[in-house]
Amino acid sequence: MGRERATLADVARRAGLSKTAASMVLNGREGTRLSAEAHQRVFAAAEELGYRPNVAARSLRTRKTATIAFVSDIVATTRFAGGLIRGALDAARERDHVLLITETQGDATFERYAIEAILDRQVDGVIYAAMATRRLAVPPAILGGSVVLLNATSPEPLPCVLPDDEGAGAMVAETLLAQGHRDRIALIGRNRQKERDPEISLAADARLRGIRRTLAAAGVALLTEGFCPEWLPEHGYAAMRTLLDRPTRPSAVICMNDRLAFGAYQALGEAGLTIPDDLSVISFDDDPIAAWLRPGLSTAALPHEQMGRRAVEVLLDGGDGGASFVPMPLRRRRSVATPAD
Amino acid sequence: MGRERATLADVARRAGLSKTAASMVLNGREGTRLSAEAHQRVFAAAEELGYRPNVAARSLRTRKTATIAFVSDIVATTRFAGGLIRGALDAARERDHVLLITETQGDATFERYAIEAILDRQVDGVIYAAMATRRLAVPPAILGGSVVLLNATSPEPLPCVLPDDEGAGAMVAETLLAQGHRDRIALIGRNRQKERDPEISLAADARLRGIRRTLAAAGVALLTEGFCPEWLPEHGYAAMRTLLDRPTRPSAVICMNDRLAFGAYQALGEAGLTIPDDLSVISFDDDPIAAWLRPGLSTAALPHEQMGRRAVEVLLDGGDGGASFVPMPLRRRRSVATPAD
DNA sequence: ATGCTCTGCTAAATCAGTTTAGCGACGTGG
DNA sequence: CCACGTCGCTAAACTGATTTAGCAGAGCAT
Repeated sequence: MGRERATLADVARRAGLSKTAASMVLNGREGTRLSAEAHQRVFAAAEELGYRPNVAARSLRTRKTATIAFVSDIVATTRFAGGLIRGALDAARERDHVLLITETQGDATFERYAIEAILDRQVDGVIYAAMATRRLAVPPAILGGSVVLLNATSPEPLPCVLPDDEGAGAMVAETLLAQGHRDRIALIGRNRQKERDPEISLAADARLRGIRRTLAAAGVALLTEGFCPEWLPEHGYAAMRTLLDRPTRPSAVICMNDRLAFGAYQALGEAGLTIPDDLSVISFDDDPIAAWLRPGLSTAALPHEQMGRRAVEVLLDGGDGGASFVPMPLRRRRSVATPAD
Repeated sequence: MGRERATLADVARRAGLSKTAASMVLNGREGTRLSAEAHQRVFAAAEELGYRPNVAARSLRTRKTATIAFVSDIVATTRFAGGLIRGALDAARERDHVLLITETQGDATFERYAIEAILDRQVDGVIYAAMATRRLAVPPAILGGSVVLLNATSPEPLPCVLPDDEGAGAMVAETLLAQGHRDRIALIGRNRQKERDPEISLAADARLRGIRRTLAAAGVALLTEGFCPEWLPEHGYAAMRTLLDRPTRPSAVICMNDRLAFGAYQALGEAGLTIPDDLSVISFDDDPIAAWLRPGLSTAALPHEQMGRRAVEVLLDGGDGGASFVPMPLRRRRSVATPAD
């Protein structure tokens, strides 16, 4: 690849200076007493030869590789991962860094492999990402360097980047209140396991807290809460059907994520009910399907790209060491309206 | 990170041998005349010190980095990318390699940046991937090394990995024929641009060819073909509505991808028609929604993971230099049945 | 005893940078 | 005239591996 790359020695020779001089000029070292003319000559030579430093040689000496490891449990394969990676990629590029991606798949052997690969390559930092917002254990081996948790927290006091799920819950509830919904707001997607075990999910509890806090402040209580074993369409479908069997039909339904909402749409469609005229639906995530549904689903978007970006910023520019919450913007579409009656 | 890593010199010292000896033993060099005892001592020392070679130092000398660059136009951010990356990641791990990910976003400046980052790091090979199966131009700068195109072809004679869209088209058509559909098979998703310009899509034309060839062989012609400006749900919805306005209602509809099929489902739902009793639907891609739809959508799956894997295999193990077509397996769900009348 | 080959191993060069230590020329103040 | 500091620059060490060239000693034939 690139058969005859010019080396620093080539540049120095052409500039009629030593490697030392060339190195210092190209690295923009302060306090060196090289003449303006020497600077000129080095820059010119580098330019003419199309010189680019060899990263391996440099990092051998400096122990810096301009490389960030992006380690995820399984995130790189999910469609949720795209934005995370893209944001990280963008921010990394802006800081002249590059991303090394590995995946542990939640497997100890793979994790060990990933860690070794990372250590062997002396990356400048590690972004440890989780697919679902949750708490996880960071392998001690990488604690020697700088680590930022993405979409995750850990028992260790590491900087982390999280979506502001609680704020999103509040905003979702407020949106319904603002439209005039009050005593007939239902919820789909309660799940004890997710709410209780932070190793499984942090989002469930946070979203719920935001919703409850906001409704309570307005003196409103949830009409009913549907439990779901998972947050998948089929469970949203089932929960919605149960909901419709009750004597009081809700005026609005909050779904804990878009996949549940998709299932709810299916159930409503079968029941011959129209969204948002008969019933408003609002949700979380901004999965691609949210925009594809008819009518479009209003939902609090997981700011994946922002989060990926933030993680790199915290890693490279230094964060305050605490948690960094990224706001979840509400995507207003047509699934929420003022109740008819 | 890993503050005091043992170096080769440490291992050599502990084994009471020279660095040369240690290096040769650890690299399993043939033809060296080092005693069995020397081998033992080196292995033991390396083990005891937890020795791992420094990749930067090694690649400075050998010009090998055990790193593959995964360059994509925009693929890393799409949910289609997940599988591609995952497959590549797995195959790379099996061969003790690691993946460096960059994205060009179709932007010339970003592309230049990506190429430079890659060249600077002396990666062992490049996987150049596209989000949509298409033809693209590979930047000449990387043609010096080994390159494999993933989900793409190029004017240069480079090895490439592609999904077998034509085979998938044939299988889809065969599936309908096998269920007894004949003269009332409709198609949604014709698109002149996609079919004609290989820089936009290779899939459209290939799928169509497969469908036509198979139907023709059975002496069947398509009932009607719906054109769509894009392959998005709204267009599938519109096309399906048009289809239902025609005098003869089709017994089955082939959609060029799952998003169109999703739109078609929506139109059918509104029209009060039941899948598959009133009408069968079959499609391509195996987007996650295909499994979430009610009934589940039968579709020819894009074998992303296999493709990513194959790309690494071709790159590292050497391919035959030609195109490598990965079969698209049919996911049989409930959207296809024998026509009622 | 000499020359030769084979065995088992090592010194030193090399990769391409960064960094430390310091050199010679010049100016200046005492 | 000498000591000292500053300027402008460089030689050489160093990073941690691989690789080339070759050395000392043993065994064997002549």
